[in-house]
Amino acid sequence: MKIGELAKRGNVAVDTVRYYERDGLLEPAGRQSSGYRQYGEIQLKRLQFIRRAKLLGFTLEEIRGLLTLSDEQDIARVKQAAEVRLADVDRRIAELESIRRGLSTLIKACPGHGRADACPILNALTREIGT
Amino acid sequence: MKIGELAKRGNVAVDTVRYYERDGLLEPAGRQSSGYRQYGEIQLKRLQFIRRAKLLGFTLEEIRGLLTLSDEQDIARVKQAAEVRLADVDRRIAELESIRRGLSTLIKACPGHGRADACPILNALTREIGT
DNA sequence: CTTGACTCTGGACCCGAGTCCAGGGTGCAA
DNA sequence: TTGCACCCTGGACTCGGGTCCAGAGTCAAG
Repeated sequence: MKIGELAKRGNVAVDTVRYYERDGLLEPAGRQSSGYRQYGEIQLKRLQFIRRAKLLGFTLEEIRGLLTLSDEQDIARVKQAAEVRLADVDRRIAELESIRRGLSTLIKACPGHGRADACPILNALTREIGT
Repeated sequence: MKIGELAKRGNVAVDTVRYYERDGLLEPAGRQSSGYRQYGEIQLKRLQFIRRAKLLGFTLEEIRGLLTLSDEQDIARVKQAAEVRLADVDRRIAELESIRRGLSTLIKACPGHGRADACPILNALTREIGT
C-alpha cells in the first residue's frame, strides 16, 4: 500500500509517517519505480505499535528502544523499560496530586467575594504555598 | 535593586526576568541613566507570585490573567480560574492513572524472560491496549 | 488528454518557557 | 588603568512531536 493508505489505516497524518521515517522508527518496505514509498502489513503493525506505545506515554526515543528490544526479543529489558516508565508515571501523578491538594485547599478557603486581602488564593500567591 | 539581585532573590535566571518582561508579566520600576533596569520589593513580590503560580501549574498566559484579576481585586474570577485549573489537574491525573493501570497490568503479567510471543507487553503493543 | 487526487523533496514553522550568544556599555576595586 | 563582574540589545537556539508549504512528478478515471 502507499503512504496515504498506511496513514489512514494507522490513523495518523501522512506527514507523521514521513516524520517517523526521518526519525528512524519506520522504514517503508521499498519504493516503487516512481519513488513512491511502499508499505505492507508489517509496517502497519509497527506503526500501530508506535501509536500504542505513545498512548502509554513512551517518548519516540523510548519507542525506538522498545522496537529494537522487540526485534532482539529481549523480554527482560522490555519489562525493565516498562517499569521505568511506570515509575515515571507514578512520580508525575504524585506531583499533580500535590498540586491538586494545594489548589483544592485554597479554593475551599476562598469565599469568592469580598476584598482581595481576604482571598486565600491571592494571599498564597503573594506569600507562601501550603500543601 | 538591579536585575541580578532580583533574579537571585526570586530564584530565577536573569534571562528569565527579561523574558517575563518581554512577555508582559513584569515591568521594572524604572531605568537608571545607564539603562540598567531598577526593581523594588513590589516587583520581587510579583516575581514570586509568578513563580508560585507556576508551581501550581498555571501557564504564563493564565498567570498574566491572574495578575490582572489580582490588580482588579476580582476575587470571584480568581477563584473561578483556580477551579478551572483544578479541573485540568484532575483530568490529567485521571489520564495518567489510566496509563498507570495499563502499564501495571502488563508488567505484572510479564514473566521477564522467555520468548517474545509470551511477553504481554510486546503483545499489547502489537495488538490492543487493555485498561 | 486533461483533471484531480495523490506522492515526492527539502525546508520552514508551531507550541511554551525559557536559554545562550555576540558585541557592546557600566561600575567599582586594586 | 586595567581587570572583572555586571548590565544592555536583538536575535537565534533548545526540546518533542509533529504540521505546513512550494514546486514538481505520478497515476487513474472520464
